[in-house]
Amino acid sequence: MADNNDLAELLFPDVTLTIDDLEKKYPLRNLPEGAQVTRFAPSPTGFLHTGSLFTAMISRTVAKTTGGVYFFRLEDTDTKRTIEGSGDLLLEQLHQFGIDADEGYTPNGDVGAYGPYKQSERKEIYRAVIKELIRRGRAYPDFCTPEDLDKIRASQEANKVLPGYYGIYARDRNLSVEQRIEKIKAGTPWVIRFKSMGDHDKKTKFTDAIRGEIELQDNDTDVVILKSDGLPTYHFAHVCDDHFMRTTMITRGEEWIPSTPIHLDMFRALGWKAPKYAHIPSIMKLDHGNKRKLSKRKDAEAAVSYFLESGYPAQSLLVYLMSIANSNFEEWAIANKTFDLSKFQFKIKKMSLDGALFDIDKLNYFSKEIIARMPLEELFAAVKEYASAHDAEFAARIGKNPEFVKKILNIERDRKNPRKDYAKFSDIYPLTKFFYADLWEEIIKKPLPFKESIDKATVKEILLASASEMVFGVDEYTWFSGVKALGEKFGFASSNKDYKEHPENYKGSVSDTAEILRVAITGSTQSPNLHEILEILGKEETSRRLTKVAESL
RNA sequence: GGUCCUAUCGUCUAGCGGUCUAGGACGAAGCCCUCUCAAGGCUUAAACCUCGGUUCGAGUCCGAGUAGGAUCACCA
Repeated sequence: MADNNDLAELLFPDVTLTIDDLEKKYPLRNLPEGAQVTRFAPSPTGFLHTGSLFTAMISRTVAKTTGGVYFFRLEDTDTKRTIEGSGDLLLEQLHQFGIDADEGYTPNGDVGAYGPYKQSERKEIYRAVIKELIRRGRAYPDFCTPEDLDKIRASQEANKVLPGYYGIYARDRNLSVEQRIEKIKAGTPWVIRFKSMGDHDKKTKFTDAIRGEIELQDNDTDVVILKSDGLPTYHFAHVCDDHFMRTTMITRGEEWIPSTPIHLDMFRALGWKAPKYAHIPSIMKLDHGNKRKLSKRKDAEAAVSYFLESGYPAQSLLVYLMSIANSNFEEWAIANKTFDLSKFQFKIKKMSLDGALFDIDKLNYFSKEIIARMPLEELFAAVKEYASAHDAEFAARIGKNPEFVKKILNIERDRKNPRKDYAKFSDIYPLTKFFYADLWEEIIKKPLPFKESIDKATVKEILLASASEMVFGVDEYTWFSGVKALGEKFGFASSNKDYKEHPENYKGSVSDTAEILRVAITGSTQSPNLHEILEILGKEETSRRLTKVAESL
């Protein structure tokens, strides 16, 4: 009489590794009480998704705040969807956000003692565990073809019962060992399925680190654990890998909640202690009045690269995501006048339970705040890096005269409440083009927005007078006194108050005097502090601009 | 359809049976400041999904309904 041992040997004759060997090879981690081992385990199927970045950030933060370990594992078991090089790209994008792993897969080889960290290199481990499962009668070969499975499903649908491979619908579950051996010897293709002992009418409970107690129907389907290509399915790989990598907390998207009973079922069958689970809510987007998960295909902001290419500092996105993750973060950040995420005490229990709608306004708010408070040199370096990657024209200007650009970036920056003009690096160049002489020439080719109510002759006189009399190298107060005095000469009130009280006595107020200068210098009625702009431009260029505009009137 | 998750201002949320005529932040509106803008300061509008129950008392506990979301593969 053949038994399961014979079946296991027939299926995996070359496997000599045992679960015991693996337990010894991957010892329990020596970590302090409460330290969590977390991981980020993406499939190399494309770019880094914003939701993935969110999950990775939380995983890493949990490990860091508890004194644990955060590692990176590549789940490349779906050979059809795998995109070459995408694993390395994912790692690179994570790195740009400072989410670097303590151990795991890297393009230059694994780092850490619990590898391999790439699932396609872990076949021997999966096969060893499965061989043992077969011996114990908790896994079996299934010979159904896709067509067979379709038929089963169709009949289930016709009879209005739950679809799936379970109970009486699990066709090959109760084959005798002899029948199995016979089919294998005949060369019938097979997959390995887990033999569930679950009862659909019973419940399994588990405590989610975010949601608390969750009660679900017991798993009773015999899921595929080893595919016909010899690679494991997610369900099995998760159980195996996270056990031997000694993960203590599984941080993953909430879409995994319904399949958690499958995982728990397997942990039980293997006699392994199940890890904690923390199911992270998805980031949503409003689409025609309906909430839906941020979609990589439909939403630009679903790809993390979008933010980087738009010129958001990596920290801005991270800070925004953290504000969604822990609502007390914002309060903390304001109180501590810092957006240093590493100093924030993240609490996974404080995570909200439903998916947040992605809010670009809030991102912009944080980003303006962050850019405004960046030290000048840091800002300059970041802008330079951004421009060289995404804006060749701006990059050339930076290269040509870095000091000039620094001065522009520094306008109204050195103070308690710095200017907040820029939410992203790409906002900078368009708003500062007027500084460059050649671009200014382009700007003034279009009609300048001088106030209609002030006659051109007066405007011209003011510009000409300013061109020769404007003082440089003095403080703002002195400079502005000069502007007032000059305006007064041509009939403009030196204070808005005077003008408001007796508008009939004046052609306009200081505001108008200043606006005339501003329009000539910048081509716009709006700009940052004029005094600072003029100091950057210098006496010569200022006079040139004022004269040129005056002569064109 | 089955199962599960979720439900407070437009958005993110605080709230863990009386302190809630519901607080904050973003966004919006207004005012102030001011040479414009960006800021900054002040102010305003803006929410407990519905119905039952428990209780002296419910945004807070329970149930149902409703709505939104997730999931039911040899994908993860």
